[in-house]
Amino acid sequence: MSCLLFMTRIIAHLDMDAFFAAVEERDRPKYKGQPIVVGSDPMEGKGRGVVSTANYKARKYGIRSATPISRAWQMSEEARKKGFPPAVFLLPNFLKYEKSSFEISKIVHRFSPLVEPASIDEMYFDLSSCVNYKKAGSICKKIKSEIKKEEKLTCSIGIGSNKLIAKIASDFKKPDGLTVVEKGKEEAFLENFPIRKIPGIGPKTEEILLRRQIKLVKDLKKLSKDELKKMLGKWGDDLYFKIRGIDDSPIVEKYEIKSMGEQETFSKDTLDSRFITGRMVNLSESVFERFKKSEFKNFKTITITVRFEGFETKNRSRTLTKLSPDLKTIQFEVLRLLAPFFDKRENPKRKFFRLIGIRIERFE
DNA sequence: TCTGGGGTCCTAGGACCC
DNA sequence: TCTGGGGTCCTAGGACCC
Repeated sequence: MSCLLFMTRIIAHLDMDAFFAAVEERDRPKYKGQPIVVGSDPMEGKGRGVVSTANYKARKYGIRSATPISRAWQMSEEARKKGFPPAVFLLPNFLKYEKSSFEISKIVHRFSPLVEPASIDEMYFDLSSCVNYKKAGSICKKIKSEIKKEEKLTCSIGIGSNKLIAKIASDFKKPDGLTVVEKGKEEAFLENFPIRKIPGIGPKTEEILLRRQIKLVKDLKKLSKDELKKMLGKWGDDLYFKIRGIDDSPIVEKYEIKSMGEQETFSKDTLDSRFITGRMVNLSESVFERFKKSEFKNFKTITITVRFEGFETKNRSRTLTKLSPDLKTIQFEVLRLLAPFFDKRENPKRKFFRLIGIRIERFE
């Protein structure tokens, strides 16, 4: 039996600070020190879409990730009227961020054999071989300084006995932070956080819990496992352990793609069926191109999404019996799924379309 | 305020099969 | 005549994450 079983795990979570905005600020010296908002085109306050990342200067105006871009524009205008510099609005450049993300993961790999990319700006890595937290902390300081030196970017790192603690710890001091939660201190660390800090508790679950006067993690701990399970299903079971600082989920270096899709929000809601089907044909082509470049030979299920004005969203899917993934098949199925939305069957009130999308899954 | 685009995972009902 | 039990697949919807 491996001694790994008896070795305590030391896990770190690295989170880049205002990543997209920081990369842009680094690469465009003329914007240095300015409030920067990376997101969709604000179109003088008429744009659709949201903010991807706002740097810390822009956050002072109230602009955050997921703020509607039109609202962000307003906030920037209000600041300008008060004599502050207006925000610089930039479109995201994902290729550039991916490249930087890859360079950062290479740096982390110099110090840890086991790295899990969690998103473009986050990763988990294993530092168990450090044996103690002090050593793990000094390794992370080194990682931070190498990222600063080589990529000219700052990040925040959390260290704990599992992924959950590491993740929450990385968010504890931002930007440019380093937080170590030693073994045995997990429960005390979590207790006074608002429940929303627990990954997996989103707006809906938060609302359910707030209605029962549950605001902090320590309030949530008063519920029994059965009560949590009754309220939240299977996930309640997991949550029972998480809020006690217990999490044994492993670090996974690479996981397979399960689906690929694309969607498009129109700049104006529309009922023009020629336009809509035309866009849908384009989305199908573009998804098919990605599929062709992938390692997969087949997919089984096609799903289309239609979002109407008022944000009402519908999905329709079909699993293919014959596996023949050519563009014609996709487009035929997509249009077959889409067609009913143009008549009274699926759209009795003649609602305008806001968004359409397509996704393929169940690869082989 | 009026809500992107890329994903993952879970639930629940119904069909179908043995 | 008044209807099992278990398993799997398909479909639709929804919560959540970055």
